[in-house]
Amino acid sequence: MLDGAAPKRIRRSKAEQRAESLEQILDAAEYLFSMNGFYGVTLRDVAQRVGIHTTLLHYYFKDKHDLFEAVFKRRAAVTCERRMAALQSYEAETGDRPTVEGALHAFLDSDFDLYIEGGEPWRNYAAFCARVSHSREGAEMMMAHFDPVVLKLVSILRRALPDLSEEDLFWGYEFVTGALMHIWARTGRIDRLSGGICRSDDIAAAKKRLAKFMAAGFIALKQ
Amino acid sequence: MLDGAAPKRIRRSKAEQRAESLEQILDAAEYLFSMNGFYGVTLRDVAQRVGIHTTLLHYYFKDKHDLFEAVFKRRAAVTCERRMAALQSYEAETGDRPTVEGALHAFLDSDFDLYIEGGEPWRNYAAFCARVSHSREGAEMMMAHFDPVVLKLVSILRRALPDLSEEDLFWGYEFVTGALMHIWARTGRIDRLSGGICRSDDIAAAKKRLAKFMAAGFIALKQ
DNA sequence: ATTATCTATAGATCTATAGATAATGC
DNA sequence: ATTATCTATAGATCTATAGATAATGC
Repeated sequence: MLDGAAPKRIRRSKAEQRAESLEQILDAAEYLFSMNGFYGVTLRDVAQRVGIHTTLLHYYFKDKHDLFEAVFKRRAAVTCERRMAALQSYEAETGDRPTVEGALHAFLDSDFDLYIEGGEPWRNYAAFCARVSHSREGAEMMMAHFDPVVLKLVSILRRALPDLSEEDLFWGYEFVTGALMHIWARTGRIDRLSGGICRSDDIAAAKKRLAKFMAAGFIALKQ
Repeated sequence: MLDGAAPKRIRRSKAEQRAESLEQILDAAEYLFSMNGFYGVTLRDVAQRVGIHTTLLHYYFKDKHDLFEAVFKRRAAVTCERRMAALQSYEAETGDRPTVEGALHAFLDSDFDLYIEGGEPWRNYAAFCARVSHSREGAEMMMAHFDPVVLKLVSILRRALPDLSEEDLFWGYEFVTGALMHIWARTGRIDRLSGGICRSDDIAAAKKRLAKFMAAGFIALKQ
């Protein structure tokens, strides 16, 4: 090396080092948990993916569950706030005259955009949520964090469809989340079924259709 | 005991004994896998639930994966045949004039009825399928077994909606399965969200709404 | 001095196999 | 005689902890 001043290892502050290690660990855990679930991932798997020793995970996290929760929480607040903001600004715009499709767009598109623009990590997070949404542990976590936003959506839908029964309203939302989680999971099923015409990875294609599709469903329940 | 002829232990033929043990094992594994997934269940868990020794599982099954697959396969053929029969008889009835809602009813209701009438075991199987549908191992298994029936449904939908693009058709089906898997998972989320108005266990309530809801969605994509 | 990372290791648990025992089958 | 079930155990792996070493912080 001619440039004698350049150190082989960049000197980082401890805070930077800590932050970087934490992020690498969470990224690795997020990816692995999204693929294999809580029990399908060992701490060794995570450590190996990062290139550190397993014991370092215990330095940063109390135990495996603590790591799992940290993966969930890291991005949960971000998506919740984005969604809530989108719903509130939609409410402010439309006042007493919201539409079903408009409300669903506000709810869904802020998230879709995040996963389209946010790259791999955010898509892994989506898959992580989809994976754990069908498990007891995961369902609990998601309910605790996402319920306020969902109830906000439901309240707007209620105003858009004053004649719809409460049962229809909640079942309709159940269908929406189901479809959404399935999209997030990106199982590759649609690729094979459609013979390559559609791709699980094509989140834009899902975004283009979901709100319209579901809005019509809600309206049909009224009849 | 006055009835001296009654043996304390009922004498069973080996074939009966084998069949009974197998069924008990599969029931237990089905339930546990549906709750915690492949990696979240140990062979010891299964054995304890049945009240046998772990090693007996190796007598009946090659290994853990073999047991997992056996759980899936035991009921897969039954649901596939029922669904296929329902779709074929719907096709025979309606000929060239199928409707979206009619096709969806044929596809969905035969299954819903099975889960309503079949009791615990069948509902556990539904939850098992939902749970594994978001995992790689599970998605593979399900594709291999269920694709023919799904493609049959798609072919009827195609005739009901000749103007709909292939992309819309497959994405619409993706939304249907997503919602269906979510219902099967019975996470208890809708109970909490709705404050008890709706129940995850109320499959009849889902049956009542799903086909109508989804049919309207497909039709809306056309516009 | 404090914080980040690694070494060594305990204790538990998990899958799987080999071989013994207890039932049914003729 | 054959099949179902249990006992004993090997070998691997997993989570978690204690304590050593190597960096950064003043």
